[in-house]
This record gives sequence, C-alpha cells and structure tokens, in this order.
Amino acid sequence: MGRVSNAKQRLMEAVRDLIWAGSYGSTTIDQICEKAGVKKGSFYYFFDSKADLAAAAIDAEWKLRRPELDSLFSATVPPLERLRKYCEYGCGFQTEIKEKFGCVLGCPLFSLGAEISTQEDRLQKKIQAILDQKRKYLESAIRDAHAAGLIHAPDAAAKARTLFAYYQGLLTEARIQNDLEILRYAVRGTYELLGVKDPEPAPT
Amino acid sequence: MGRVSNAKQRLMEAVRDLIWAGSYGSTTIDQICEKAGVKKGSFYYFFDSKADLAAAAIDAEWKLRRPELDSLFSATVPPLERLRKYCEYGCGFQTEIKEKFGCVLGCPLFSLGAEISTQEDRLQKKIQAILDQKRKYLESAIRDAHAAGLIHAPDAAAKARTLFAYYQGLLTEARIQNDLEILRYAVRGTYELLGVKDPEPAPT
DNA sequence: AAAATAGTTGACTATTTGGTCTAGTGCCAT
DNA sequence: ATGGCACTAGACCAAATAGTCAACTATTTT
Repeated sequence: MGRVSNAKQRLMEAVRDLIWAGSYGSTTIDQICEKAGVKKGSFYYFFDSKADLAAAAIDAEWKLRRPELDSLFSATVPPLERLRKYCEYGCGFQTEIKEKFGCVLGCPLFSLGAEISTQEDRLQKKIQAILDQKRKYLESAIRDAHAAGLIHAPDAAAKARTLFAYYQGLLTEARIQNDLEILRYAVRGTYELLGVKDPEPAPT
Repeated sequence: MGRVSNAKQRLMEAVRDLIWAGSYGSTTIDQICEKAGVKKGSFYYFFDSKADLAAAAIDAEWKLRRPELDSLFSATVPPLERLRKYCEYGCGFQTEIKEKFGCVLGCPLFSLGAEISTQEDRLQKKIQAILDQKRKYLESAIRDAHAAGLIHAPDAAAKARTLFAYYQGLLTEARIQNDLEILRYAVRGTYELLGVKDPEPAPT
C-alpha cells in the first residue's frame, strides 16, 4: 500500500470551486494547488493537466449528485411533482451557494461547457454526456405526465429539450445577473411552458 | 489631426472573434495583437487592458447590431411574426458563423457574461444592460401579441423573461453540442411556450 | 517648411505560468 | 524492523504573458 492521502480529493474539490466561482480559463494550476494545500509535485503525481483534473472532478461530482436526482425524479413521485421538486431543489441549492460564495453561480457544467466548447475536446464530451443524462430525467417526467393526461406532450424528447434549455437559460441568467429572484419563477414557468391544465388548485 | 489608423477597429474585431470562438480567459493580449496585426505598443496606446478593449468592442458591436433588431421587431410587423423572424434570423446567423468559424458559437454576450460574471465588474454591467435591452424586444412583442388576443400573457415582462431564458439556453446548448439542429426547433418552441392558439393555419 | 498631432515600432522588464526532477517522508505488509 | 510503496517537498526551468518606454513615422495644421 504505502502512504495514503486525500490530496486527490482536495484537488478535485479545489478545482470544482475555483472554476465554478470564477472560470476555467482564469484558474491556474498554482491557484488550485494553493487552495487544495497541495504542492505542484503532488499535483502532477496525480494528474497530467488542468483538463485531466477537471475531467476527474466532473466525474466525481456527478457520481455524488446523481443519487439526489434519482430520488427527486423517482417514478413513485407524480410527474409534475418531480419537476416542481426539482425546481425547488435547484433554487435552494443556488441559495446555499450564494451564502457560501457570495454569488449566484448557476449550473457549473453548463457554464463550463459553454466556456470550453471549442477547446478541451475530452472535457467537452464528458460534459455533453452528463447534460444529456440530466435531460433524460425531464424527458421521462414529461412522458409520464403526458401519459397521465396532465399535459399534452406527444413528443416528450422535444418538450424536454425545450424545458432543459429554459432551465439552463434561467440558471445562467441568475449567474449573470447575480440574482436569485430570477429562479423564483421557475416552477410557474415550467407549468406554463408545459401547458399544465390545472396549475395547483388552491385548497378551499 | 496627425496620423490616422484603423488599428482600433482591427483590435476590436480581433478580440470579438477570439473571445467568441474561444473564451475570454483563454485569449491573450499577444494573440489579439497578432490577429489584428497590431503591435503591443499600439494596443496599449489605445486601450488600458483586455477588459477595456472588450468593453469597447461590445459597445461597438451592439451599436452595429441594434438597427437589425429594431427592424426585425418593428411595430409594423405582426407581433408573432416578429418572433418568428427573430428565430429565423438567429438561426441563419449561427449557420453563417458555423461556416466561418467551423463551430456553432451561440450568443457571444451570454457566454461571455456567464464566464466573467464573478470578475470584471465593469464589463459585466455592460453585458447585463445589453441583455436587458434585448429582452425588451421580446417583451413588447409579447405585449402586442397579448393585446391582439393572439396569446394569453397578462404579464408580458414575466413571459419575456421565460422566452429569453429559453432562447439563451437553446443558443448555449447549440454551442455546447456544436449542433445547429438544436436551433431548428426554436420557432415551434416559441409558439408552444407562448401557448399560441392557432399555430400557422396551413393554407388549404 | 516647420511644428504639432496621432499613431507605430520593437526591444526591454518583471512576473506568472506550466511543467520537471530528485531527494526525501510516512505508511503498510511481511 | 525493514523494505518497498505511495506520496510529498520544493527547487528549478523555459516559455508565455502583461505591461513599459523611447525613438521613430506619417499626416495634418499653420
């Protein structure tokens, strides 16, 4: 075995936070090392480059976040409820982030994806794949909602694309404007976008 | 007067293209100078920094693009027509870009805004202001459409936010996936999102 | 034609950055 | 306890980068 260490995790956390709070291009390896409390020698012991580290960090983060989404989008939950919960979860998440970082940061994958889309091919492919998976959650919720007669959406995949674009647009705008209020409308926007027939009948 | 030059414009064009095709963080002053065919001394003769140049370039570009939007969103055009034309214009624009740069690049302001949101405050404010203006075009088209009874949108500002988020999300996804097809759906997505009552009755 | 103005040039510096290399250091299995 | 393994420290290097400067050039004004 030999010596053990959590430097690898510390590096992955550091790069995640730095890219998210700033950008990929503006975070340097030195910065990452300093934030992680790791010397450059150790950095290059574990990773080949910033892109390599970022790729590993993305994988790790997705592995971590996925169960939460699985539970939010559980088939046992009514489909429109899933979407509502997802919006609320996202909104709460961004609120925590704002408390922790002082800024609304939006979706890390989407921002990163947009930034490096024409560079870092390997990283890009990874991001695309995860975004595709995220869209699948929406797609199946929409399909279920359609099957239940709650909405009219014969092409669930197309509707999911629309809804996903809307979410990502909202999150990115929240980042650009540094404003959480933008996210407040998400649930209503979702229902309107899907043309939900009976938007939450108020209990009399 | 003294000597005349178009180096300033060349620098602004260069930075626009480089940031758009790549990212803000990854474009260096040397690169900009080389692309513009301008020496560093001249760069610093005209601008204080990369951020300063970028700000000037954004202003110039907006001044250039604004008349096109004014004409697309002319009040003389039926409101839903305006949105359709806008989508088609955007789609055509991205197609040209792809031919020229080899990649779908999306909305330069939005990508840049997302990248530098936590840095470069001055630049950020400028971007926010222009994005706000762009949203206004949508807002007034939606208000007119509502007034004409074409859609139900009592809160035009809110609907415009939703639609704008959708557009930006779409464009950014097109960039991330490097896929023009994503934009094809824009018009239909718009109509669905707005709940247009009679989506283009086919001529019998 | 001279002077003032506007812009250009390229060499120069200091710093940051990515990346390497070697000598170590602590931990685990045997 | 010792030898091998996983990891660390940090000095070091070359290239890239931001930014400066003084001498020079072209154009306009007078």
